Amino acid sequence: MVGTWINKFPGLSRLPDDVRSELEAGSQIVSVPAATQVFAPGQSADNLLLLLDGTVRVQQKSETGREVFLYRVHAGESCVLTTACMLAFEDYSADGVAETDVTAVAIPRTTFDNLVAKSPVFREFVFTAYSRRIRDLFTLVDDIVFQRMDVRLASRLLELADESGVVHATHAVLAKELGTAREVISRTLAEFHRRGWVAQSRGEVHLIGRAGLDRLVRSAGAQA
Amino acid sequence: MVGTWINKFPGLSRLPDDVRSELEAGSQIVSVPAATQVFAPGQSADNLLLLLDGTVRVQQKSETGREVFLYRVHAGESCVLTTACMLAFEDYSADGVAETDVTAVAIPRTTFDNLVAKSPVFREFVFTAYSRRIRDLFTLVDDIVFQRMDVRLASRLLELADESGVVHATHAVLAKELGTAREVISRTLAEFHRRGWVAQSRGEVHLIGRAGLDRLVRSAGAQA
DNA sequence: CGGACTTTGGTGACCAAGTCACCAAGGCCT
DNA sequence: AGGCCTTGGTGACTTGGTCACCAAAGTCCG
Repeated sequence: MVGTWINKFPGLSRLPDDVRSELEAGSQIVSVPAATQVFAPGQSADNLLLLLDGTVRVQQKSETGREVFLYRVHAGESCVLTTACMLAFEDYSADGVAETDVTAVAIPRTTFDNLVAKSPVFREFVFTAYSRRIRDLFTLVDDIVFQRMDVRLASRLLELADESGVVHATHAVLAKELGTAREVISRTLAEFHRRGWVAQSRGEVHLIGRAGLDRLVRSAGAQA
Repeated sequence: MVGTWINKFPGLSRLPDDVRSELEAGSQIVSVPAATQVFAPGQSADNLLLLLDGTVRVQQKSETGREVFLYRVHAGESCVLTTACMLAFEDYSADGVAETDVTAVAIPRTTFDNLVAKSPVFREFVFTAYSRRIRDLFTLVDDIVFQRMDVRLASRLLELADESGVVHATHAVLAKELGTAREVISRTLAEFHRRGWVAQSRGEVHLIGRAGLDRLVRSAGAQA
């Protein structure tokens, strides 16, 4: 059924009917396979993506050639920061890569601009998304500056684990996620292993003592 | 003359006359003394500030009680990230402090929302400002993760120096700027002194060998 | 003026994390 | 089986952050 995707976004449910139809008519559903570059620096973004399925990793390619992971966009969220550059007619400085097969709604610049002008509800949706992302960025900075690596790793492992408590990622990938070196991940995981919190096999980490990881994360968060 | 402030903002010069007058009528010029808290977490911002004079430091108070410097808003720029929270009716998670006496144009939420709806030029102005800030944040993350402290300090000293090459800041202040510890600043400055790049006196750093600092910064930036 | 207090800066010891230079084991391909 | 690439492990070293101090300079007041 056309347009049911709107219901995946609570912020959009209050859109009046005419705006809904305009949004549906002026956008289209796209699918991209895993590992596709969704947007890249030097290539001006011209669609706002609302993710229906899959995840997109957004990272900054630094001048020094290395990459920093910035944030991850999940189903039900939008790559909204690109819209700033979109409407400002500037290139985005970060790049986005589909981590899984992704389906998304692509809203082209004109439709987006139109809706922002016309609909207060849409504006609120957009600015709420902004607000979340910006907050995430602030938290990221905070984490990087003040949080110990073991805490950050523990917390990331808990986030990335699938239903059966397995994280499918090599040490190198985890290192990129956290903006650190592979060796640091190896050593920290070795320590976690020593404490009986994880078991390792090639390319995956099994969380066998979530309680320990949880405790580590909470003890650090509670220094408030 | 009323409204000449608009000319301080190139992005607004193309505003049609009716929007200009609405902007002038719906906003007001405010002055706040140095060290005033301009906005704070837990207190919803309800004005967009466009700085006419002075600077505002924006920082994140972390859960751990410490502060990270995020960015500085200069005359001719706007505290635009607060608007996201403003329009999303969420609290801002960072706080802003006037570093000097500040005069600014305060645009209340309703006027702002109105103009965003009505004027494409205003929208472009706002989103361009967003885009710059977001880029700055990305660069900040990148710097923190990959750049050496000596390079970051050198670059910050060059930025903060007044016309006669003096930086008025204590080691503790510089440490907060860069999210590091005072001791690290002391040691690094001692090293700079040893190399004949700076001279120190209580509360100030004199740049006496800018060339050296410049070289350090450029050599690191050029690792591309 | 002199003494107490505060702010600023300096230091050494120690720990956490990033870097460098390797090596070894596992998996993959032909 | 042999070669190659990916993944993970390790030790030595450097950088940066933390802790516990102390000393010098400035400030406030009696």
